[in-house]
Amino acid sequence: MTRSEAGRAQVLVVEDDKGIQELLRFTLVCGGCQPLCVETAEQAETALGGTLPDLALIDWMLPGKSGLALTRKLRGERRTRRLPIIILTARGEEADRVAGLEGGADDYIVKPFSPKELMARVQSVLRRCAPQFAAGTLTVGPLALDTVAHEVRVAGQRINLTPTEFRLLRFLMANPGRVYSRQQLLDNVWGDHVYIEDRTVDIHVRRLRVALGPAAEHVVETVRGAGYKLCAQPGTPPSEA
Amino acid sequence: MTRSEAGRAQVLVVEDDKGIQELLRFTLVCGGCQPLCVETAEQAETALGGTLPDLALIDWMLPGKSGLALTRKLRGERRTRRLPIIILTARGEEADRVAGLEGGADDYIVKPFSPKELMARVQSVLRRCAPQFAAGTLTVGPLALDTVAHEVRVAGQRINLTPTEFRLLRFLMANPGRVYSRQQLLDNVWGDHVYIEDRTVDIHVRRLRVALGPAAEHVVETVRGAGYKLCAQPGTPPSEA
DNA sequence: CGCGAATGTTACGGGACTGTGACGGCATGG
DNA sequence: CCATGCCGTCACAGTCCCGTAACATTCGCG
Repeated sequence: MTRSEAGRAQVLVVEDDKGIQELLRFTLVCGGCQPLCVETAEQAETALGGTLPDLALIDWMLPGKSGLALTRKLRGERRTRRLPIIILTARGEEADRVAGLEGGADDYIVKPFSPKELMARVQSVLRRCAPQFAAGTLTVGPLALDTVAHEVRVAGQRINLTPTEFRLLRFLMANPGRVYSRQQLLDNVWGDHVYIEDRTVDIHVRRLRVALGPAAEHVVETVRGAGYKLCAQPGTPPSEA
Repeated sequence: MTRSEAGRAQVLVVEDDKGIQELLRFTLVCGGCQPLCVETAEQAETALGGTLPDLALIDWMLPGKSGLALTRKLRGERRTRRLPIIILTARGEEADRVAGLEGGADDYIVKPFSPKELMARVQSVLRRCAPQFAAGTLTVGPLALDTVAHEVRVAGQRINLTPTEFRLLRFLMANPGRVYSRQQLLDNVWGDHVYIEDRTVDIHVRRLRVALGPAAEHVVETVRGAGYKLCAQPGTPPSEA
C-alpha cells in the first residue's frame, strides 16, 4: 500500500532557495503530500536520522555539500538505500541528468517545472516504489509495532530491535498468517537482488525471537519446508482434540 | 511450479561477444539453468519461434538490430509479451537503464558483473514471473486447505502435515473427484524428473489419512488398479456409467 | 475356496531441514 | 586509533521427514 492511500506521503524537500521551497511545499500540500523542508544536505541527513520519509526531493545545487553527494551517501547506506529520490536540476544541465541517475536518483525534474509535472513525477515515483507499509501501528497478538515511531512493544513493554530485525518483523506483521519462503523474505525485507544465503534468514528469525522474549517468540512460526509466518494466536497448538 | 523447482529453467542468451557468451553460459549452467546462446537479434527471433524459454538475457549492444529494438518487438507481440527479459549493459551507459526499463525489460545488469550477481538477478526475475499456485482456500467436504497460510483444517480443527503430505493434499483438493495414477501423482506432487517407487505414494497416502484423522481419512479414496482420488461426498459411492 | 495381485501397515536408516553458538568483517562513533 | 554494534557466514547438533523394504491384509476372479 502506498502511504497516499492510507494517510499522506511524507516528502523530504532539500532546497536552499526559499522561493522555490515555498512553491514546492505549496504544490506538494495541494497534491496530498506532507512536505518536510530543509535547506542543506546536513539538515537533510539530520532529518533522515528519524523516521524515513516516503520520498526525497533534492535540489542539485546546494550550498556546501551537493545534491549528488547527498544522493550517493543515501544510496550507500543500507537504511536509506531504497528511499526514492527525485533530483531538481536547472535547464541546460542535461549532463547532470546522467550523473544524477548514476548517483542513484529515481527521477529528475528540470527547473522551471509546472506544479502539474512535479506532482505527476512524484506520484509516479511513489507508485513505482510503493509496495510499502501503511503508516500507523500494526498489532498481532501481544505485539505492537509503530511504523512511524519505529517502536516495538511486547505486551506493552518496549523492546529494542536492530534495523534488520525491525524490517523483518514489520513485513511479517503487515501480512500476518501468511507463509513466506526464505527467498521471499530476502526479496521483501532485504531487497530484490541482494545475494545472501537463505540460512541468513534463519539467523535473523532467531535473533528476532530472542529479542521478542519468551512472551512472544512463538508468534514467529516455522513452517517446515516452506518458510516462516506470523501466527496470530500463540498458545494454540495445532494438536488434535 | 517454476521450472527451477522441477527441472532447469531455459534461458535464451543474446550476446555477440564470444567471451562474455561463454561466461554467461558457464554461470547459468552452474546456477542450474539451461542456456541457449545466439549472437544476433535475428537469430534470437528465430530461436523464439519454437518453444519459449523461461527468460531472455539480451545484450544492449548488438550488431545490426539493437537489444532495445528486440525488447520492444518481443513486448509488442502477444506470444512473447510476458517473456521475462534482462538487459545487459556496459558501465557508463546508465542512462540506457531508463530506456531499457521503459522498453519493457524486467531488470538490467551492468557489465562487468559477478556470476553471483547475475544468478541472483536471474533467479529474482524468474521468481517474480513464476506462475503462482492459486492463492486462497480450497474446500472439499470437511477439509479446508489454506494455500497462503499453509494451514489445513478438518471440520475446523487445525492439523499438521509434513511438506509432502501438504503438497499431495493440495494437489488432490485442487482437482477433486479426479483419479490420478501413482505415476501422475509423482509427476505432479514430487516433480517431473524424479524416479521414486510407486509404492512410496501409497505410504504418503496412508500418512496423510492418519494425519487427517478418522473424520476425514475416507475422503482420500483408493481406486483399485487405477490410483487415488478425492471424494467430495464421503459415504457416497461413485456411480459409474 | 484358493490364488495372485494390489493395497494397507509397520519399522528403520539415511538425509534434509532447522536451531544454535561462534567468528570475522564492516561501518559507525568516540 | 580503538570500541561498539550489527550483519552475514560457517560449523555443529538435534529433530523431523522421507524413501525403501518387508510383512500383513484385502480384493478380484475362477
